[in-house]
Amino acid sequence: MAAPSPTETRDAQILLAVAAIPSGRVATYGGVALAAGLPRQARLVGRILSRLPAGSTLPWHRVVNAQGRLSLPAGSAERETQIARLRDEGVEVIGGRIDLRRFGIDAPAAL
DNA sequence: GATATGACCGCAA
DNA sequence: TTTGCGGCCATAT
Repeated sequence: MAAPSPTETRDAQILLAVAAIPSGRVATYGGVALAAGLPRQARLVGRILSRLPAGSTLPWHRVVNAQGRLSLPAGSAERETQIARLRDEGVEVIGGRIDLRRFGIDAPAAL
């Protein structure tokens, strides 16, 4: 087998980490990168999601920035889709913001 | 090869 | 709360 390129290994790890986010929870870019074994590589996560092909079953909508805010620009269909899907999973999105204390992947189940 | 940009992060003021 | 700075990697020009 041909040796996998470092880049392909990284994006694959990130894709797996994003797919591992449970429904009703959200993860930060840095958190996903860390879960993928790539600390400080938050930008890699953003790069993968931005280049994510349509038709992907990846729950990219569960990935938000460290401030609990949606990174997509306001007025974008993707942004509305992300909010709608998160709310459908039980995540409260207020003003484009999410309480990571409650819905963060590392947040307690009850509060 | 170098520069600029990007769905980012953390800290400091 | 916002802004600025440095750090990290890949892509486009």
